[in-house]
Amino acid sequence: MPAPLETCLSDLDCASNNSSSDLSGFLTDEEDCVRLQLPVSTSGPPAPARRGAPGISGTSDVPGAQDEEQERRRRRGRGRVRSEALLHSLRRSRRVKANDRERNRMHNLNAALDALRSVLPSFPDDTKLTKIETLRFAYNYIWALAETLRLADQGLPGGAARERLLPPQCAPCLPGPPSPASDAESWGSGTAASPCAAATSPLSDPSSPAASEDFAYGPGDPLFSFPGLPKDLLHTTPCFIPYH
DNA sequence: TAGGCCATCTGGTCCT
DNA sequence: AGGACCAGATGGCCTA
Repeated sequence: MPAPLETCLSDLDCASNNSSSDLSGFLTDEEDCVRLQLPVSTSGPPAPARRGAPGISGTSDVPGAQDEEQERRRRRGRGRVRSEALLHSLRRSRRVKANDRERNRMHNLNAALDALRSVLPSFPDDTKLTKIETLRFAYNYIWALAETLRLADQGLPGGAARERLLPPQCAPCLPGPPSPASDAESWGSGTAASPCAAATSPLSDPSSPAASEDFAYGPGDPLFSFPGLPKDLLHTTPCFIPYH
């Protein structure tokens, strides 16, 4: 649940009360304060003593030259206070706008993740993948699909393909016996390290962090099951996304 | 109740 | 200057 907006705004105001920015000359009109819904009297640096606002005071001053100067100073001082309040208000409005943009940005990101979920194979229990699960699953799924296409192009059966998919240096990296059942049991823990996985990936990059990180989601993992893909292929599918 | 996941806010940085 | 992006902080909700 988001923090109450009012709380955030008041905090922001408090945080920005120490601003030394001077907008004198930028805005001193009361209309601007009204337009921005600013209080006419604000907190902040002590305002010059107000001896009655002009036009409000009932006293009939007949300003001499000295009085006019004092009046000018009063107006300047009051304008400065208002300008600082205005600065706070501008900052606040920018912050609110930025928050709104950030919220929309995250909503778009979530919508993209939902779209990605929708094209991934769903599970019987219809559980919604978390964000990180969606990314990992998609990564592996794409790899498996790419491998399927590649094998189809080569006309290789899955069993033969497996031999080709596993470079010799990767054999020791395979956790567990080569039998599919054992693979599934030993890979499903989510903690198995499979540095060789990246080496078998057509999508992998030598600079990829996957080359030196731990990996999760082995063939025993539900996220590792791709309907319609050759069974043998699944057991050679690497897990690229670093797990931590 | 602890831990995981998530939404939101926020300030900093980079880009246009 | 303003927007996009990012990471940290915070608090709510849910589950084991």
